[in-house]
Amino acid sequence: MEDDKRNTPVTLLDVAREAGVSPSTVSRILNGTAKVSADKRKAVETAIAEMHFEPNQLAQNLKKGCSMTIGIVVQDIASPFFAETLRGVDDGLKATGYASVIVSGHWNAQEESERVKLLLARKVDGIILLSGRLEDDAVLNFARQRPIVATGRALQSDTAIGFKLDNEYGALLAVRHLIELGHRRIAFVAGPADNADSCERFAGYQRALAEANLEFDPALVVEGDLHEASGLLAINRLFETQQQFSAVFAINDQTAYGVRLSLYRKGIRVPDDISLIGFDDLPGSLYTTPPLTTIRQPLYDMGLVATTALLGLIGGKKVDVTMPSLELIVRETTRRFR
Amino acid sequence: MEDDKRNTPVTLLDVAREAGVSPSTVSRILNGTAKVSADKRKAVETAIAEMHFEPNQLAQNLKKGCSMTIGIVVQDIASPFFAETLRGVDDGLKATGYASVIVSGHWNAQEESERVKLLLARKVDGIILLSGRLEDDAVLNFARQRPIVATGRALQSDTAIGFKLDNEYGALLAVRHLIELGHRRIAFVAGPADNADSCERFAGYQRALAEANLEFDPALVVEGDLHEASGLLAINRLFETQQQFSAVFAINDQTAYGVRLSLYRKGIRVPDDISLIGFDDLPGSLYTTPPLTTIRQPLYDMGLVATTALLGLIGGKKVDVTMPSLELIVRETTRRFR
DNA sequence: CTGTTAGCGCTTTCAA
DNA sequence: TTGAAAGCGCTAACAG
Repeated sequence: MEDDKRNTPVTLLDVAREAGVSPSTVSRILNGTAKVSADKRKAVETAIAEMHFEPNQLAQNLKKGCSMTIGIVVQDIASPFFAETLRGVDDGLKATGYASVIVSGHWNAQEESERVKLLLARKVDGIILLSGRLEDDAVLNFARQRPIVATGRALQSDTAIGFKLDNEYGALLAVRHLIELGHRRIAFVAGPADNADSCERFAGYQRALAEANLEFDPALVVEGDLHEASGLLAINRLFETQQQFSAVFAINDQTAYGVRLSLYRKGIRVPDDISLIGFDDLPGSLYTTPPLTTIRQPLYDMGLVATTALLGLIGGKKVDVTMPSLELIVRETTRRFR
Repeated sequence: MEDDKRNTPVTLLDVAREAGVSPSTVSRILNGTAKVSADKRKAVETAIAEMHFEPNQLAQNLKKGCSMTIGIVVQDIASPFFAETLRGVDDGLKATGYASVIVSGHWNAQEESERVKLLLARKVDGIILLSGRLEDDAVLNFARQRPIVATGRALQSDTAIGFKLDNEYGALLAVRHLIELGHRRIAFVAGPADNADSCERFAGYQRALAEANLEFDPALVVEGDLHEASGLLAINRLFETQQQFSAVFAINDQTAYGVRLSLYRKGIRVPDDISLIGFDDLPGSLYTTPPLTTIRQPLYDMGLVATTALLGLIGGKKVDVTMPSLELIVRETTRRFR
């Protein structure tokens, strides 16, 4: 291992000089843009190796007008929900030469908008918007500067693609499952009232009840914030107000974890006394005690597909996305009533 | 909301022309580099606003020789362990103008090295290396190109800082806790044999036993891979070989989750029959059933402190890092023996 | 096949 | 205070 010299940034020009050729020749070899005679090529290559030359991407980018970087907007950098999707993005970018800069909108349209502008100012070549809060129009507007693919919204233009999963259907699957098991009084721990996903899942919940001719009891739905603590609080509330129920459908897995803990605290067994179902199928749901029955969202695939789609848009290709749909994963937190 | 015009990237020159000043003047206003008369300033500012001008960062970067970007190397983009640290990084970068590009080394020194080179080629202004696999020398070498701060290793030079927590001490705390509760046969689910953290924690485990004059029984330690599944497998193995034990110390929380599930499957109660302690204190450990007793690593702070330190190095300041130390968090998976 | 010549969009001396 | 001019390091016509 030879040590490099100091902070002497060696440039393409240095290499050209060293190899006794013109800069263009070096560039051509670097990019494979044109044929170069064997001897010059060899001279250049040894020069590059000896001088430890690395082309300056900043300069390349400026010249080419693209940055080989895509921007990812998440809402919470530490949430397992986004983490799983990011893994898909990461794999989608593998060996493409693209890197990603990840920023967080923190579930706030205002902040999200600024992040997007930041990414645009950095000249990212495209943007992936995960569960954004922005208005569709705002997204479309941004998309005129750089291609955007977004999850959780239906969108389709030359430079923007959005796809969303059928939340209502997912919730329907979940609640149907509970009903088929004989449950009649099913609590629903919702998300924030202004959350579109939550509203759609609520609709699914209601539809499933209606299908089965079960009465909808508003007292059985309590609003949470999509996090564990709110699941715990929600169940506590239900008990305080003396509601009767034999099953709970949680808006997402994280909420379900909180529900689970609340039940544990009260000495209520899952699934023996109460059945519990979540939504998302986070990796951790395989290892709750007992493992959580849930609705699987193809998180990883969403990341992967979004990335492929974005790369397509960037390349000016037509792309259409197909996404695996939601499915019920029956594990061990649900069982027949009584 | 006015719509922007097409894809007409408006440049600083356009603004200058529009405002009837020289490009330098516009630049000066943008950067506050020098005083500009009020009228010209106003002219430029209105031009900027009207034309929706956004300076091209690529060009700025090339000129200034820095990219206002830092690189973060993690080992697994989707792991809750890194997620929590990334949150600290994110907060540390807030309002600094820096963005971060996150890449994954996938626990592989080779890949990690390439990622770092990639970041360097992209001219990041500094690098944060989380739980890297690289040799210290390699890190130091890279650090001559750009400042680096690394976790999980002790390092100190002009351009590199590393800090590590005292794994042995943490493990000591964990096992002591178990011993104080009266446990005598304590199983240890380790990490890979070549994992430094794991070895150090193993040392702490042994030290705690020695302190208490307890015999070390190699049959009670089984190797895992730091993930949930291996915790489950490890316990199964222990039962297959008919080991007797009343407590288990898991190398990390994720492993502990697997242990917990294995125990659940066998109808063994935690903590009534067997006590369980983890290491890390992941956010999810608050919501396992029951909540997990563990050794708290200041994950978030590590990210925050690393970022502050790196920004210091980049600014050429002297920085010294102080990190909160490990602490025992007693929750509900440990209890007195018998 | 190869070198010369212009820039990419911005910043920054250097003079005025 | 302001403008002209010279690049940052690289690529891409355009000739030859």
